Amino acid sequence: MRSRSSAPTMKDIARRAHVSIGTVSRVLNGHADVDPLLRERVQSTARKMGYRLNERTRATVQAKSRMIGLILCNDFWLSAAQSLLLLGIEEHCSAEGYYVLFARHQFDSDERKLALPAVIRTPGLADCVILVGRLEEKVLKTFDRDGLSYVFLANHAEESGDASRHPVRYDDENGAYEATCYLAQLGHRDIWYLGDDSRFWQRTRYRGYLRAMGELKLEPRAHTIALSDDEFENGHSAVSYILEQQWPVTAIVAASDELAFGVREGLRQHRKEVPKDVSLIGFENQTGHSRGSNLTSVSVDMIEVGRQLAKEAIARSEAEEPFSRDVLVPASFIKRSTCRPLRKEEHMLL
Amino acid sequence: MRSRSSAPTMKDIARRAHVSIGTVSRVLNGHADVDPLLRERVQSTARKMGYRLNERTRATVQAKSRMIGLILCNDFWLSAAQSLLLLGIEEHCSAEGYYVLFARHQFDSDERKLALPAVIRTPGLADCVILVGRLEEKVLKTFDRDGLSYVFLANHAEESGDASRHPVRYDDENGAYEATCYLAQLGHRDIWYLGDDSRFWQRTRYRGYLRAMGELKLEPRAHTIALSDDEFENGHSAVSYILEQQWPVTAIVAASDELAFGVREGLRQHRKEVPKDVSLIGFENQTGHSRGSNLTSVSVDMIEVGRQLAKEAIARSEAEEPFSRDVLVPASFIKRSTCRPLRKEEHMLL
DNA sequence: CTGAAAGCGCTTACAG
DNA sequence: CTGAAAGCGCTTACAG
Repeated sequence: MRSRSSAPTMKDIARRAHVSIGTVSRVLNGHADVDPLLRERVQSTARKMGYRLNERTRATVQAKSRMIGLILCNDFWLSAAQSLLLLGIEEHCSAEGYYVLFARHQFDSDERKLALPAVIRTPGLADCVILVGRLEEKVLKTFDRDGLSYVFLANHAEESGDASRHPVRYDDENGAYEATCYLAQLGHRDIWYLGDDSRFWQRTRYRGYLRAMGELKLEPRAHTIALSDDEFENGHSAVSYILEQQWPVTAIVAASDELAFGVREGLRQHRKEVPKDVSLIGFENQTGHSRGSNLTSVSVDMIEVGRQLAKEAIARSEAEEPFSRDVLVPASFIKRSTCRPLRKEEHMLL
Repeated sequence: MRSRSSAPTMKDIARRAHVSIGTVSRVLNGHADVDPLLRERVQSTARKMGYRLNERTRATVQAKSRMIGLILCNDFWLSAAQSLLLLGIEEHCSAEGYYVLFARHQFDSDERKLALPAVIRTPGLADCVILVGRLEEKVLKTFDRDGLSYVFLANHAEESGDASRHPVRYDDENGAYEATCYLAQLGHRDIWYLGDDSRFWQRTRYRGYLRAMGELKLEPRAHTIALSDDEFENGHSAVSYILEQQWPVTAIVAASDELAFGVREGLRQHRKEVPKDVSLIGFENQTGHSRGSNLTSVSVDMIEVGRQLAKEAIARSEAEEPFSRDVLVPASFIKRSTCRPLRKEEHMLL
């Protein structure tokens, strides 16, 4: 392996091009006030020698690293949706000449010894950090207190907190609202919501459902406590329980696709079909693969959310002033084939 | 936001502790030859001022960054398995005091202008890079030619190439072999393999299947060309085609779980059940969630593969010598409930 | 327009 | 054991 230190430096270029190192820096950084002849000479010798600017030393002198950290907080797994966030973040960062540093961090539950991630704590690493995962209020407070530069995904936060934080958010609250209204328009009355409120990011979905049911004057019926970490299992067991209790249900809004798949399987085992017996809507944060399901879903473009997070992070790391802009990425409701209209008589059937 | 530049430096510590900056550096780096009194004084003032060593400038003077790059090559999506790799890499790196830089890179198909990723090209960024995704031989050659420090996942490479490369590999070839033998032991003869050989990492699975069938003197029957990028769909259509052609089949080895789920759905639509009519084995690189499937699978601990990749990358970035060690992570075969023994008479039935 | 020089925050021989 | 100094590879006022 060629040792890294053998890479040519500006000094080498300067010597070969018979100019000062300051001049080399100026032409390589595209400054205007350089003699065209010198510019040409420097550029060609830099090209010949395969020169590449050393990002690290530039960062030292400019006191910024052009690195954005993505911190997965208090969460071991990287979900499919979070992978998409990462891809969106990487896309925007690399387009802007930034680099992305990935780290997980488990915050101590004892507030007094709550250590912050090295990626942002250590000078010389990330200029700004993007927080996703399970964001507890006390963690955000610590970032505020220490004056650290960060952006966070509000959907992943326990509470949105101080308005001056200006988070990025996706609007699945409204997506859940629309989905619920759609079911009501189809004639459904017994519309259930299934989710897991210990996953912070699902709470807004529940809120959207509740808002819709309130406006529609329908009685909300929800199951928001998860029995396990496996959403498929949770969907399966929740719907089984509902059916065994013989509670009325003609439609279900599931807080995730995985949950919806579990629901479908549970229904199947109780000899019920989608959408013949029960209409079903999920939340699709997956790769967009339908998995043969044709599930009607609320869809959020998580890659776009990632791009927006990166954009904010870069803006904050470049800005002198504190930042003051909220970002809202809309959700879209995609009708596929797992819902059907209910005729009047059917209300009694179940 | 507190400006990054307000963080205390060694100079600040030195002034406050009335010592030279060299001494500060020595105690903070744990060098032995320091007077205990001075050591104590420096440590306590560093603690009081909340000092943190600047990683960037240390990197400059030591000419290594303690950053490992993970490059997803020629692949837009981060699969579930690749997410696990990332988690394993992050785990090992952060335990060793390293940082992980994530980037995607699309290599130009024209070999002459094949640009390498900034993360490794640019001095001052990653010390070594981990290559995953779809690794074409010419890309690896370019890394070799330029003497760049890298590790790659052999399962993701078009060909393993030069033996001196010493890749990390997981042994799904053997996993596929075992799975196939297991089916044969159960009495199956008409064992199919379904996969997608354009995904480099599935080719070894096919090879394992072929080796087993050869040793067993059974006729291999495989479908290794994918019709789409959606593995569920591919599984679905492949099995439908086989059934429509009325080819004999009592068992299927599917190159991924996603594919296997598609197969199961396809069988279901043809009124066939697993394992009653067809035994089914998948490859599980997922989070370990069974998705209610109870699928018999070959399982690879992708987090462990990630750890090993990171370990090699760190070793290479610290070593002076070229490196000389292959790493093989074993696969394990997990029997669940989607296979059953075949009685003699049944061979004719299909 | 250009060069000489100071500086970014460290580490590390080199004297003492 | 400790300090003064050189150096890592850049950028950026400051003179000229």
